[in-house]
Amino acid sequence: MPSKKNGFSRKDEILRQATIMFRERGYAGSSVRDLAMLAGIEAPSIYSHFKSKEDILQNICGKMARTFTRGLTKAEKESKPEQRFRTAVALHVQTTLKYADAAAVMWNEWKHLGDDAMEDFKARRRNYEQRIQQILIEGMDAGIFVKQDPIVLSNFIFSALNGIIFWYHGEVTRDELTDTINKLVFDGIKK
Amino acid sequence: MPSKKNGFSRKDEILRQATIMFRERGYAGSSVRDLAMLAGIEAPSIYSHFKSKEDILQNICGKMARTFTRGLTKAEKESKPEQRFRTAVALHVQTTLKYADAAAVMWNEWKHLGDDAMEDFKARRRNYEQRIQQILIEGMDAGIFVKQDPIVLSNFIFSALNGIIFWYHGEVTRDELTDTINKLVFDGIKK
DNA sequence: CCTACCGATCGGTAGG
DNA sequence: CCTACCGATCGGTAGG
Repeated sequence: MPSKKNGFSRKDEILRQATIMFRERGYAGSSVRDLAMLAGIEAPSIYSHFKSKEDILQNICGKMARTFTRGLTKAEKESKPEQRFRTAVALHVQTTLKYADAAAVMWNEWKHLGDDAMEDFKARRRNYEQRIQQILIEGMDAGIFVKQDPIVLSNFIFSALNGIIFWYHGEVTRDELTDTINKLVFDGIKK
Repeated sequence: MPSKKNGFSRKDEILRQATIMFRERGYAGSSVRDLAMLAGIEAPSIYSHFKSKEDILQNICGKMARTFTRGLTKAEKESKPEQRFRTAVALHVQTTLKYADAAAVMWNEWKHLGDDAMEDFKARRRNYEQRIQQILIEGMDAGIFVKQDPIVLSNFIFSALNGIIFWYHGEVTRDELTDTINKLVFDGIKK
């Protein structure tokens, strides 16, 4: 029975602690030694589970990126553009809230990825953005969305959604938040 | 004539290079040695101008925070809540675009400020947020803004505005961007 | 997963 | 603003 306690392996525990630490201090400000201590092992033992410090970051960013993409794929199954977009927004918010630490690490620390991993990450992000923009364009063509630059539109809205992790600390419930945000995105603040 | 060439002192040059470097690599990922090299001096000479590496970050964050506050103070002079808010949004966007590097450093690296400077920064930010929320509340009372939690409203909108630095690379002109954003914030994406 | 250890680099000081 | 230098800490390897 190889290293599974309560269903969590030592590797999982390292990843969990790394996610918290990278969020609090940043990737460059986090040391392998401190991470090892939090995971309850000696520093060199980290390298039994990961090839390098950067390998840990790749793991966090990769897993998170795939989760966002899965949500979008689900949203695309809706039949109408408006509902596709509403679902995409709602799932993006839900994923962000559920994995707040990992999402924050991904958005703040992806620039510390090595060349290959960074290219991979950028390609994934570009794919996500283009699929969002596709939905917006379909909505514009159907006459239900304002005609604006879809790149500006998608970036503006999704940076607002990603910003949630920086300020949301339970002021309202998650469902209320998702609801308020959908209203704001679709109708703005004007009464 | 103490160290002014073309109106820029060596201290200004260090700050300029530090802003670029902190944005690209993050504060913790930037070394005093590399910064000195870019500024054209030896590493220890940095300490003739700044008490510490953190002192440089304080300088960048402090100056940037004061610039945002000045914009808000100007916006508050408008007579009606709607115009106060529109002006606050426009000036926030303009300041963000004009000082993109410094704004990015402030939002990404403030967590590396020391205890006193961090308290100071948080107090300034809280003040800014509360004054924005005050405008929103006045607009709601005047019946021109939707009744929603002003904390959620202001945070959502301003994180969208701050997000601009992460994606805007001249897709549309600055004036078009400010205009599109004002439309989105006030009327949403629905046609 | 540990002990022992390495070369490199870090922020910063002394003294001029 | 420079030369010379310091103690601390960094990511990572060897070998078991």
